[in-house]
Amino acid sequence: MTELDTATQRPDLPAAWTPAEVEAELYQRWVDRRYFEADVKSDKPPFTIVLPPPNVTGSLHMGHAMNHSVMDALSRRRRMQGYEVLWLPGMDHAGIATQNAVERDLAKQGLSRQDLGREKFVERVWEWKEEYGGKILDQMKRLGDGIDWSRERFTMDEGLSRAVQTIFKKMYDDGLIYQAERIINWCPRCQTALSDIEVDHSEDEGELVSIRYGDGDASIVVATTRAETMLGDTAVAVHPDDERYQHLIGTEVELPLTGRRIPIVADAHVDPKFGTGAVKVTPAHDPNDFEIGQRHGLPNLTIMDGRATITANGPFLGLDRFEARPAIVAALRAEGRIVAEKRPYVHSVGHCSRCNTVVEPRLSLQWWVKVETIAEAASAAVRDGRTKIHPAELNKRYFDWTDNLHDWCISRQLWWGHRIPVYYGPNGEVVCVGPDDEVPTGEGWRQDEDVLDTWFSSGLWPFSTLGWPDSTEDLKKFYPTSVLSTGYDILFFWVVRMMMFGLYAMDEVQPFDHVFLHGLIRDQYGKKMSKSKGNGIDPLDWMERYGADATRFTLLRGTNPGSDMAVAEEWAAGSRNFTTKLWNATRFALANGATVARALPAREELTAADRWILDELDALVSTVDSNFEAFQFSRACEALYSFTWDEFCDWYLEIAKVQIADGRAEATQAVLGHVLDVLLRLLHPAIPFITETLWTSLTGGESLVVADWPKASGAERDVDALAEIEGLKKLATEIRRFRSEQGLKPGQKVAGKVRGACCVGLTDQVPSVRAMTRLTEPGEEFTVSATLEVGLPKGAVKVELDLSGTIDVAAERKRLAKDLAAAQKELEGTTKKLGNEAFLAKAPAEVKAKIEERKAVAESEIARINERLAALPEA
RNA sequence: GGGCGUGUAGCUCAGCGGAAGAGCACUCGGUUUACACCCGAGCGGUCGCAGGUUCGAACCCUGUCGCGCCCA
Repeated sequence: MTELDTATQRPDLPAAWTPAEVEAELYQRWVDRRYFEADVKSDKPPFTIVLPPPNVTGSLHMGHAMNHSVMDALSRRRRMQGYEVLWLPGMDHAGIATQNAVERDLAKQGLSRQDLGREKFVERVWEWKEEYGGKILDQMKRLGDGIDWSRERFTMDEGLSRAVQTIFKKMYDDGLIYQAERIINWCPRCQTALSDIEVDHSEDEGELVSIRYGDGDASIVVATTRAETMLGDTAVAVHPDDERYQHLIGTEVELPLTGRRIPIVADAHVDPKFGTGAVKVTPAHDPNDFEIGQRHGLPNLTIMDGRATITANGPFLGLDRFEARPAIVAALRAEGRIVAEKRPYVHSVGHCSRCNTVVEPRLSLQWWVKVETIAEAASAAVRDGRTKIHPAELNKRYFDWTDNLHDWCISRQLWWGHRIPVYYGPNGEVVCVGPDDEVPTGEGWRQDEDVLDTWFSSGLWPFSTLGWPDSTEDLKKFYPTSVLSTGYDILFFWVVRMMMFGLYAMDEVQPFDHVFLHGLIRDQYGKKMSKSKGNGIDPLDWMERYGADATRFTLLRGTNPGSDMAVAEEWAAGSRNFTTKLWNATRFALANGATVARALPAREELTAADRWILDELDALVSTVDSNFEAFQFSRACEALYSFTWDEFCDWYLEIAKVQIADGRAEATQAVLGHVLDVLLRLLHPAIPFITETLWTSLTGGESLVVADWPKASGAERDVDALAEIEGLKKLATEIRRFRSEQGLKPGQKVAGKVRGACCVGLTDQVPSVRAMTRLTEPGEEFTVSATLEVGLPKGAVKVELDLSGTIDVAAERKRLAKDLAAAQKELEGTTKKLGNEAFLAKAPAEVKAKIEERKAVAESEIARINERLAALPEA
């Protein structure tokens, strides 16, 4: 240890890596040094990621942890490559979710939002946000996110509110935002309209009731799962070609319980094969019926209010929809009008995605975004490659959406959100107000009561956060953003909206160049993680016990475009083991003088092992780099893992021990230092904390965060060195196998001779092989009691051992028999192939040569093994 | 009903035309001068099934069964 190069090395690494104790400190140091703050004045090329803003009510779950690991790895690599990296953080005000959370709080005090009134309630939400909101931001720091905290935004902050108002006004003026009375999804609990994507469908048990309208020849039977809506029927519809009902089309029937007479209309959209082929038409309470009503000029009769209480005059007035349903069925039954009842009847029912209440289709006046043109633009940007989706297989789903998008209902009957900037005057005036316009005041003027869908403001995120509508330096430098990373489950919720708004607001410049869509996290049996199943794993728990690095590595290791990943405790433990391995290996190398202070010796001065590990490293750089470029994080991590553990630790470090002891210390220490230097750089985007600690210790450098990303040399690999090390591996493994099967303890030293290494070019590797297999120099009294032969491409190496006694003949026979069987199988396969004339005629020459070589090797192996078997004494 | 994807070792997955792989689990042996969060050795698969294309198929095609997701 006297050779330590104290100039660069700081041998102060503790014996064990204790992530939970040191990661926070490392993170703070990065933040203090302002590494993550983007410089808008920089000449470097920009690399921008906007963080998908988590809900202000949210906390970090595995899905976030995965997505953040991806974004952090991407941006750390780009930073090392010399880009000016901006990763911009922020949060979403999450309209319904946040309002519900605060309302729940109020309810505990026996209060409702109406008790407070609008202004006070909104104040209360802001207070709530200050106190409880944004927990997730601290959790992101824990994970190591290299994010620019100086640019944090909130969808309701002043600048973003200005962006919302600006685009609303622009779209209103362009005729892309309008008001219309239509059937919308209504949540009777949240008391608001919902867009299609805020409705979750599930297969629920309900009832299917068939009701006879009218009597005798003029009667017609309709079936419904929502009998209570019959109070609002204004027609019965049949298919125009339906033979059964030709005589009824154009006539009227009496609607039971009401005495109203309603027409029977013919409409091509009725499916004659479903049920009786006749449907009741309730235009005010069903989207399809609404359209039928429009086509036939039927009246829209509303029979329920916003709380889903019956408002139709009569015996059911004031009943809740679920009370009214059985009551109405009972009343119909009493009149003998129920023809059939199926119960339970399983059918698809929509639920509010926020509170799970059954959604009620409701006719109401709402604000809409006309999507046709902007959806076309969103589609075009992907079709012409301005934005690339990874994996490309999801393009089709994207197009399915952009090509079939319905107009988007953007008004919500909530208090928490961006209020619609439209004012109504006393004489029927309607004025849309931009951010710099004067708000009309005076007698009789009032603002629209509704707020905008949360996705309206988050759809502006890629440019509103950079200062739009102002033409800011940030916007010029960092738009369009480079990558949007998110789960494929919100491709449509959010990505499509950002595309539409971004292209519209930014003169057809796409909001992002690449969209990376990762999969969902599942449990170890491939089941979706969910609260109800109780199979969720808290990433904070992993970070506490295994470290942020191990958590990140686990998630990145399973992340490929579009594919889900299963995780379990064992995976995280395995990643922790990996970090421990890296820690111990680096400490060991440092203790043996690994250094970057000396230049790498010229290639011809290096051993085959040195050249081999440097070639492997070079290949690793290429592999990691290209996989990062293609968002193939799993492959990049696998390559890093197997290089670190299987090649560097298991083989090169063992060889290095021998080289250092044999007087090649200087060169070996330089190689060790170089390999670790490059390896730690490559690992840094995935596991920033431990690599930072090890690398600064190894190199004395300032920080890996701002270190250079390695480049592959592109040099051809040294095939001779590779062959030598492969020979070394085979030789060592075969000797170990022999020892193991002979029952020798792993640590037991055995005198032995290695013969014939020179003939196969392995002379230089013999000392390492001897050390790895615990062979000692033969002494005076060396007697060969066991011999094994290791078949190598260029010939066999013979190893003679003095086991101080007889060998286990049975075990040896078994070992040889196994090898023989394998060789025979190989001979059989290759012989058959080479006997096939079609193969000989059509297969390429290099394939044939390969098979011929394999056959030759198999033949010599068989001969060799048979000889050995014959030479063994009888059992 | 339409679309997409997927079935490979006990589990989770990689490989996607020329010798069946990894991690975990399992078995055996280990106080090896980095590491038991470790080391060494080993066990384990007719690559869902049936046809076809090909000199050659886990890989391409067709059909079939199972599972998952998205949209109706």
